[in-house]
Amino acid sequence: MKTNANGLTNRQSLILRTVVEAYIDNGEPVGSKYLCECGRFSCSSATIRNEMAELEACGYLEQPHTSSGRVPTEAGYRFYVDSLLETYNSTASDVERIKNALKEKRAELDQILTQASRLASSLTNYTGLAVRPGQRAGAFCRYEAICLSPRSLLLVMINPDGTAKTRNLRTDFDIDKTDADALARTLNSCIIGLSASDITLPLMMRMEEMCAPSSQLASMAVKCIYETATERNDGDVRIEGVNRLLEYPEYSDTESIAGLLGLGDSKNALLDLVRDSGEGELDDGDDVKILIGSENRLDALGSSALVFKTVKRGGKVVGAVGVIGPRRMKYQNVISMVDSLASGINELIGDDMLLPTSDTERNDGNE
Amino acid sequence: MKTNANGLTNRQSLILRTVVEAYIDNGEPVGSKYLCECGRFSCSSATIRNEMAELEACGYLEQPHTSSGRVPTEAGYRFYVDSLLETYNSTASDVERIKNALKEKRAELDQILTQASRLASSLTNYTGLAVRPGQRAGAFCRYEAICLSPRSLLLVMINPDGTAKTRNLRTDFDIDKTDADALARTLNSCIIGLSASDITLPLMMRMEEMCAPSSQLASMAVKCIYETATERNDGDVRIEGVNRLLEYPEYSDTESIAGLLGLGDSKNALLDLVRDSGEGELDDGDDVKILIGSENRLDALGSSALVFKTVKRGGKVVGAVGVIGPRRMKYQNVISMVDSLASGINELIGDDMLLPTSDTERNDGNE
DNA sequence: TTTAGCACTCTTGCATACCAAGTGCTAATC
DNA sequence: GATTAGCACTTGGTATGCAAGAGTGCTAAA
Repeated sequence: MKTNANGLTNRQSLILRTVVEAYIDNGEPVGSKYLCECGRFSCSSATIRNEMAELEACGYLEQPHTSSGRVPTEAGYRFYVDSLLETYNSTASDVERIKNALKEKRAELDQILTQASRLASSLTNYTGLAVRPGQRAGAFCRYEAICLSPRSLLLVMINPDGTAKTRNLRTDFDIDKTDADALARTLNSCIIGLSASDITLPLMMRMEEMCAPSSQLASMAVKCIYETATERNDGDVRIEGVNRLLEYPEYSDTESIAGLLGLGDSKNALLDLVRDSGEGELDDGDDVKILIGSENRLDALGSSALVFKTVKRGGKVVGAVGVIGPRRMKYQNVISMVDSLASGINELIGDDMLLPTSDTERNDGNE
Repeated sequence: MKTNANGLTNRQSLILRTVVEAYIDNGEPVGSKYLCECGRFSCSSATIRNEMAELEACGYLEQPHTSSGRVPTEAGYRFYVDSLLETYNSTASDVERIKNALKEKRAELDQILTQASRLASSLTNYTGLAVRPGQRAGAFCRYEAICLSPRSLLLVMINPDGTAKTRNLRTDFDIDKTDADALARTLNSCIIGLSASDITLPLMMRMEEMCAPSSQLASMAVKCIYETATERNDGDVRIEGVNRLLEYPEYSDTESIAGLLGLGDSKNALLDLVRDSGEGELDDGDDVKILIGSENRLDALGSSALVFKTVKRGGKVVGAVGVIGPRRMKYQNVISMVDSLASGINELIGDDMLLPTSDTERNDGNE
């Protein structure tokens, strides 16, 4: 028996593939009879039974109970997916189509990710996932202050990527445009690039001095900036279309659903997951990542598969989009869809929203 | 038999209340024997059976099947809730506690609502709901333009309530602070208070002229403003903690869950629901609203109850928070919690985030 | 008007039997 | 040596029958 590089004969590989695909399609354990009659093999069911017993010994297949058909194990899916990865390619037309769908709602990254998550879900009929890792506190690169009324002021905090956050400051005393401008100048000259712990009392005092006569404004603004920066630090996870999974029998019990719904609460674990798998690979992380069953550390996803790809801006990972579904997922479609989606987002945010200032220094090594 | 205003004898009312409360607690049909032994009645089970038959005839109770205990009908819950509403009162300490919980994440209304939804869910162990109706397109009251780099510009669009949206404009040509200032001046003088259909070609031309030499900027900005304004128009619905409902047997089938999860998609229906019930009541809408089962028009909520209260800012409805749960909901707790929560939000956004301009004229009649 | 008692209905749980699907194994065949 | 046909075996799912339990409605008596 001549075996291939992976230790299986050609026929065994073909049987495994066929089992995986049949199970993906029908969701029911596939037996030797079915395989024998599907036309791909020119041997009897007995032979196939022998081969399947072999595949089970290798850990690629298993039976839910004695005397039912076989079902792929995690390793079985992994084998299937790995052999698939070499051949998939997302067509340019897909990318174009997805990009157009995204473009209608072109806006901030937050909204793009939400859209992407929805899109991923509706295109695949599984659950869509979008992740934005937290940003470092105090990462704003510029501030502006706009005087709205004698006693309120809009603070604009601009991120290096060109997006911005705004917050409303209300004062007990009257202020005017001069005060606002002074505040902006002070902030821009004093606390750019500083984290909260870098802000010392002497610095605060100097800033208040620069903002005089409305010196109180400076401390209010700094507090506000600190709050905003740390609050952003959480990162963000969008999960859309969990209800689509209810169609699949593997999610017919409430527990699995509860797990998925609770996923939003375990933000950090998901963020870690994306981050880790992005860095740990040998390649530079530009591929679609696939985690099947217990390959991820999240209990809630123990019986699911996760297909995702990171989104980059200027060479830095700024998020990820993907799909959560049953382990018997239509990997072929999903992989190319996720790839296209990530590419579409990359084009969108890369082309249209990146500030030239950081664009020119694409590979700054400040990590 | 002397009946009360509602057509029931005192004993019947008491039986109904007891049935509702017992069913809320246990989730199982309650029979005459249970009632007889609970200590509230000094008559035999046979008498209670007669009374319950009467209550069933009135439409307040029903039996899942012959020979099981009784279960409240929608009308039964309604009776219970209405008799409850006269007596509930949210304690000041509740409001304080909730306000503190919200304050940690004080930010924009969007975030407050998300937080409120989570809070509602965790405090009641049901599903939390927060709704923000859409804002009129073109409702921005002021614009600012900040030049970020020679070829990109941050457009700040300020709402009447003091919140702001920002968008990044990327140009093909170089711009500087002068251009940005000119753009802001132009926008502020030309399109404040205009809807998209009010913007005519002559107006556009005049604006481009005012922005010269970078006249192209004006049309880019207007398009961007239009997109942003209409996109906000959607309103927003946050549903948090659906997984908590999985604990309750009435949501053990996947269909009911699917309905709830799909609720996010039928945004508009929910928004209408909140709007309509806010206006249609006799009182001025300051009460907690309760919709039980088919009292709302959403199929997905047909077997659920919805308890919510609108959130106002300057006399105008800007959102609503509430709770979705099984019809046998702990109304007493939920009602006072929702009331406290809405009050807490009202205080937060009323006190801290309203622009003085509209704050001073709190009761301006522009609705 | 209330109560005691009884017959009736319906659900639930349990044990049994049975069928269909699919396997593993052995012996015969290419 | 690889393949095949045939048969015994295992298992889940479904239908059936039976007994227990819970609760009601009704009637007759207090």
